[in-house]
Amino acid sequence: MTTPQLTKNQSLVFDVLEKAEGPLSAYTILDKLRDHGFRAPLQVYRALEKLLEYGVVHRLESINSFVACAHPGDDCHSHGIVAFAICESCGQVMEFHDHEVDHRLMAWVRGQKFKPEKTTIEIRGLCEACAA
Amino acid sequence: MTTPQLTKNQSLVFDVLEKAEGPLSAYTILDKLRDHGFRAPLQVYRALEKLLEYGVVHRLESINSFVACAHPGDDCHSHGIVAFAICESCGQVMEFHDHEVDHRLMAWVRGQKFKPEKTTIEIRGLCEACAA
DNA sequence: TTGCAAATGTTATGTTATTACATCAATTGC
DNA sequence: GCAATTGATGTAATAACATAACATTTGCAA
Ligand SMILES: [Zn+2]
Ligand SMILES: [Zn+2]
Ligand SMILES: [Zn+2]
Ligand SMILES: [Zn+2]
Repeated sequence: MTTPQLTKNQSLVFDVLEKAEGPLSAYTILDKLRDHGFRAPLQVYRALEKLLEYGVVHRLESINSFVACAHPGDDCHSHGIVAFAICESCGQVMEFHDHEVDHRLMAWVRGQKFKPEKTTIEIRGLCEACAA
Repeated sequence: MTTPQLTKNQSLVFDVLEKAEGPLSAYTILDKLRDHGFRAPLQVYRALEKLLEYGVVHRLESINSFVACAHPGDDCHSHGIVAFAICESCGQVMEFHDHEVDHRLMAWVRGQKFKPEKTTIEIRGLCEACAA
């Protein structure tokens, strides 16, 4: 997926996510953009929809939040399934990829004749600093 | 985790999930139990909390729904990380386990000194029947 | 029987996401 | 130029998901 020029709202939302320490909820993004004229959730959700489509932002299903892709310049769609380790204490997120995991999961679904569209792998726990 | 005797509300919620074709949202469960005296979301959420703790029900993070464990008598906690294939057309869910996937993910987090608590693997797509 | 812990009931509220409709801006074809 | 189309935006209302706070009941054990 090639990323087209972002629109004004898309840029604003993306910038907020890039500068953030960790994942943000849509409503947190909204609050951060009130000064820039954002008034309604839909302004955020519509921008996020496109950013997700372009692959520059990921949605963390288990915490209803969004995070900028940790591999700028790379194409997350091309390096297979993306996995996340999410610290439940400080919110830090690590994004990684493992071809063997992809392969095993895809082999399993192929055996079931299941046609995968979108895969979520999220590990919640404590990062090194917070576990200490 | 050994499963204690279920309370009245826990039994009602569990029965609804067991008899269901696929995953149900908390509010869908609530509606199905109005005839049995359920009036408020908390009655469902509190029962679900215990059922999840006992490992007899799973939460599907990507669709905000709950499903009875597909391996009755087995202990999902003992056979490692649970994965789900969820049909976005008919709602059918397949639950499976893959030790190699567990192993790779746990090896990765160990390398980061990340302490995992709960892992989610959910593959959305189309089941064989719906993909045809 | 008294005290405690767990479960339940009830109301209100907080959080996340979408529907519906109007308006605006850029592009295209004539 | 100018209508027609398309994509983006603005706004209000509502739907869907989840929890806080507090009162009451139940089962059980000291
Ligand atoms: Zn990425
Ligand atoms: Zn941390
Ligand atoms: Zn299970
Ligand atoms: Zn299906």
